[in-house]
Amino acid sequence: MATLKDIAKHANVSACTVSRYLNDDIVIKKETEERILHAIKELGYVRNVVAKSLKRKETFNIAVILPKINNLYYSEITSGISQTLGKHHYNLYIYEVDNLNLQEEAILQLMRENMVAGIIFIGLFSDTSFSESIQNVIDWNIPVVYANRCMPFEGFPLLYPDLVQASKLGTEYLQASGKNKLAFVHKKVPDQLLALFLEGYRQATNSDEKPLLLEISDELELVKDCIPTLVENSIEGVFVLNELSAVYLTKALVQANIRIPEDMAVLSLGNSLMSQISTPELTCVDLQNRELGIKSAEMILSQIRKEEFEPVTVLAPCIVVRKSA
Amino acid sequence: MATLKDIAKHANVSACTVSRYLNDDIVIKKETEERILHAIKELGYVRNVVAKSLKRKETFNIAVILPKINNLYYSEITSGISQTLGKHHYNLYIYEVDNLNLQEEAILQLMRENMVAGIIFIGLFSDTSFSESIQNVIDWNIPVVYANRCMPFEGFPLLYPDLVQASKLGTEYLQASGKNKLAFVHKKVPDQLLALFLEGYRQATNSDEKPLLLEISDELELVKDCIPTLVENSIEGVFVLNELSAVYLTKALVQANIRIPEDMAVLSLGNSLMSQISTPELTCVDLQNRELGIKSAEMILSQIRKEEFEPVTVLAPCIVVRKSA
DNA sequence: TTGTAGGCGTTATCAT
DNA sequence: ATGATAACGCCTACAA
Repeated sequence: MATLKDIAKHANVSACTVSRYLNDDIVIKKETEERILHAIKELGYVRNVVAKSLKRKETFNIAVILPKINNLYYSEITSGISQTLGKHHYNLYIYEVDNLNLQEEAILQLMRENMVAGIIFIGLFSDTSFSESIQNVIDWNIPVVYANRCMPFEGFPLLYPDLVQASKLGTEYLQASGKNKLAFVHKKVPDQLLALFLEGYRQATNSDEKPLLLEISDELELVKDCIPTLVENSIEGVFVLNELSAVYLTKALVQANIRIPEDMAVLSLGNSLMSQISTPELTCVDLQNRELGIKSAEMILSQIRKEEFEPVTVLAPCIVVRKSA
Repeated sequence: MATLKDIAKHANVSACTVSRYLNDDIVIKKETEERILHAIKELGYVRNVVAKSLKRKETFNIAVILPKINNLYYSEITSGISQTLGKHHYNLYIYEVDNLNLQEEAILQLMRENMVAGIIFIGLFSDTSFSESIQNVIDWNIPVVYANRCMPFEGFPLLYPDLVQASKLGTEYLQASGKNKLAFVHKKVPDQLLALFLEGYRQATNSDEKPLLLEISDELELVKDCIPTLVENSIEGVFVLNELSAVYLTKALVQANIRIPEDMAVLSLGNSLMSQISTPELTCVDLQNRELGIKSAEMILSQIRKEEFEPVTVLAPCIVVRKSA
């Protein structure tokens, strides 16, 4: 493999000139340029990014740490990240926590060993230890973005969808369709998060009454257990705070001969392919996952370049109307 | 950041000893070991993999090149790869071709620049230029695996599901359920690939008659256009050679008041979450995507270690029975 | 506009 | 069992 030095020798210039020509765009004598270009082609030179990274003490690798990649929710965000990083010639590492069998600490160690240029966390570390972990990363001067989490600002860059707004939009939409008795169906979720949805409901209804709150598991078989409760409470519209659960609930409702949306409207939170292929197709609040990914990557790049950036970015959700509400 | 040298100095040994202690497991004086360990802890040493890579002329990064990651088909394979790589302490790069706006050549250049330890191609380069590209990579001594493609062996490691067997299994299953008049519904696909499915059908039926072949687009709206043809030909069972199309066709059939599986059985090729959330849930031929990923990664690792390995691996599909057939 | 020389942090070779 | 030294390929003062 030809190196910079080989090129330099072949073109009768110093390695330094070649390096500068290739990296910075400096002025160079036309004739020198031609000799360099010719040498590069002739020797089939490919630059060595590893050597460059060592010298510069920085890589062009950004790590995305997420629970699992074979989940549309995460892979859509990841795709957004990939899109932005590609545009700026950064490489993308994926670390699947559920798959990796590593402790937080070990993963972060990996980041340092590999000198990643930045880390994007997606939907992770819900326990208290996590903000400590992130603080570590920051102390090591590794740019971080924490995406997909709704939480108070604790000193590190944050990026999440506006869940209050999502809840408000959803509630308003259901009510505008004449559905006034609402239930919020959700998986086990921190109270803090639930509070955001309730706040959105409050803003939409302008009253102190609350929607029926129903906690469910994500198993298809178990979802149907909540249908009697919905019926007994003469619920007219359900806002399911998880897309897969929405799909399952919809299936169960259809099976129970409950007409959607006439007897009961179903609104899903999240707009992946799942909502589209559900029967009936789900009306949903789109949390803008790809956009979230794009913005996350931009935020990391800003940090790397030491540009100014807004440390908390909140994404505005929007309604996508289909058939279920 | 403390370096090896710092550790060495602090422990009163040479850098070389520390390096050997950390990497190879050599015999070392108990006392020396303690001093090293102590220094590492005290200085908070983290090894620099980039420097190591430069010196060793090898990285621990494996690249996966695929069309897009936000697609369950690819992300399941990727997750399998991730699982295996993680176990062996390799990092995973993702390159989304659809997103990257780069030519084949530019992507491969990227691989060389970054000295990736291996490349896994998934479902790519269907044009003729591709095998040339792969030949390039091989010439550069980069281990390669080409996954998810059914093609003759051309000198590089290959890995794909047994589509003939898939077709045979599917056909047999449908026939065993009393469905004898079958249609194969597929998106635009190379003749060569279609031939495999026909061969599977032949093996299952032991006759020269062919199933009805119906080419469709993947748009929900257009899928229903093929229903009249199915009905006119009094088709009893449909084998859809693409999971998403199967979901859409199923939707359309339900909407057309055709009972599934009584009036028409639907069999899907592929077993992602999509088949599970379809209504009715789709019986399918599982192509073993995660397994494909796991095996791909193993194949790359074998190459890296210069172990013997089987250059062509064919995965056996299996039927997963649900409701649609 | 171009060149010289040193070093990024590690490992390999050869020596002790 | 441990050390000294020289690379790996590149970038960057500083010098010319």
